[in-house]
Formats: sequence, C-alpha cells, structure tokens
Amino acid sequence: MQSHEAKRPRAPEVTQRERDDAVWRALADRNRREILDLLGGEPRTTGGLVDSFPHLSRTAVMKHLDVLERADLLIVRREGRVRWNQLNPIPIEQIHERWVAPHVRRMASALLRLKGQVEKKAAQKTRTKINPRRKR
Amino acid sequence: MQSHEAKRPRAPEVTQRERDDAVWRALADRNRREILDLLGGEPRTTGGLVDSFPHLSRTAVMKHLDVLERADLLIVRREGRVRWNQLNPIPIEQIHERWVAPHVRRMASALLRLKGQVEKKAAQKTRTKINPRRKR
DNA sequence: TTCATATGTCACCCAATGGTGACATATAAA
DNA sequence: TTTATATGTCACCATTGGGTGACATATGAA
Repeated sequence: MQSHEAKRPRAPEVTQRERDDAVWRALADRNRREILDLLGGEPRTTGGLVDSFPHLSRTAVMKHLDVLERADLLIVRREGRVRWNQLNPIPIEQIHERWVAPHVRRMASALLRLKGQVEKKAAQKTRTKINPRRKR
Repeated sequence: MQSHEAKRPRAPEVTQRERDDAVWRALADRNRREILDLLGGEPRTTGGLVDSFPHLSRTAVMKHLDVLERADLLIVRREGRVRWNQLNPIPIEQIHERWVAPHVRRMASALLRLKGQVEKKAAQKTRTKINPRRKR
C-alpha cells in the first residue's frame, strides 16, 4: 500500500546515494535555500511564496518548488485551488548526519589535538626559561 | 603584503553571502565531496587524487580541485613539481553553523513538542479509560 | 453562469557546468 | 644533457540549470 511513498510509484530504484545527490543539488541554489528558510515556520501557499520573491517570476519559483519536491524536501498538500508547501527537514538532517557532522567533528578533534600540542610546547618553553638545560 | 590572501588580489568585495554560495555550489557535486572525504585524513598530491578517480580524466579532477580551491575548501601548497592539496574544513563548519544546524535544531524542537503532545494525549486517554467522564 | 484567482504546463533562451583530448611547462631522475 | 613525470592550460562539446512569457485548467466568489 505504501501510502506516503506515492512519489516513487513502481520502481524505487533510487539509491540513497542518488537521493542525497538530489538534496545537495537542491540546496546548492540560494533562492531554494531561502524558500526552505521561509517554510521553516509554517507551511505556505505557492502564491504566498511567489510574493516573497519579487525579483523572480512565478514560473521560476514553481520550478524551484519542483526541484525541492523531487528532492523530498517539500511536503505538498492541495486544498481546493490552493497548494500548501511544507518543509520536510528529514533530508537535511540526513546529509547533516552523513556528511556535514562527520567533517565538523573531524575538524573539532584536530583542533583539540593541535591545542594540546601547542600547550605542551608552551609548557616546555616556560620550563626551559625557568630552569634552563634540563633533562632534555 | 597579505600573504595567504593572494587569491583576492585587490578588491576583496566578496561578501560572505557570495562565499557561502560558492561553498554550497562546490559541495553540490558528488565527486567533489568525495575528494574532500579523501582529504579528510592527510593532504594528497594532485596525481594521487587523480589515481583515486579512475573514471575521471586528470583534467576533470583538476577542474574539481579548482572549484574547491575557489570556494576556499582547499589549501594548496606547491613543492617542487608536486602540488599538495589539503582540506580546509572551516567553510564546511560555517555553512553548518549558519544553515544546516539551525534547520536541524528546529526540527529537533518540533519533534520534542510533538512528542509532548502525543504523550499528553495518551495520558488523557488512559485517565479516561481508568476513570471515565472526568472533569473534561 | 460569469468572472477572477491560483496553479499547472509548454516552448524557448542563455549561461554555467562537467567532461574531454591535445599541447605546454617545469622539475626530478638517469 | 636527455628523459620521464607532475602539473598547468587551452579549446571544444553536450547537458543541465535558472530564467522567461504565453497559454491552459480548475475552482471559489459574485
């Protein structure tokens, strides 16, 4: 029955790898990131979003919404002639966990190691000054 | 003298906004993300990296390195006829802090709120079962 | 019913992107 | 000095991406 999986009708031959790629590509554009920012609070209608981007045509905004929806970053609900667009933060959380966070963690631990070394060096220097030509 | 700033020779009129955009665009490509993964450990020579991507031409890899360097994700050091490429994780940490983390945090707190409501509902139901038709 | 509004879709344009092979240059090794 | 190796650079190609206006459709309001 796969209710909420309607978007991948018969062959979910989309690997996680491909889904992540779609997310990264969707996030590469600043306008799309700003759309997601706007949707961070509450869902908005397409028209409402269009009004928030005066420098873009309606068609352009809808294309961006399409890209976001394909990347599964959007949950779309139709209500009469209105379309409500809601942020789906899960894919963001996923690229965070799988790629961003590991790099940030690695950087943090590298900094810690470096800090330790610098402090050791500083301590040695101090010792040398106070008591020169010591054991080593 | 601006030693390490040689890449922006005279007009560093690059806003932070533009720098972030460059980082996002650089990260949008899977091959480039994999290059950064490889550089997560130790620096590598260009040739070494090329060997790690058998399905890509040397020119293609160098183009990717160029994109990464422009996004300031790479620290490049030349040594004889060899070029050492090192990861600079700072821009990653920055887009993390400015964009990814806020969204992840928002999602987390939304989940918490939701959890609280569900538990309240559940508690009410239980109470109702145990002691039906109570105050409300 | 008639009309205005919200959205969907199409065809087209131009710039940017990712890829290639060929050629040029500099440096370590023989 | 000659030769092999590691990079740098150029010109070119095909595809994708972001943008547009014009037209089509559906639905709430008058």
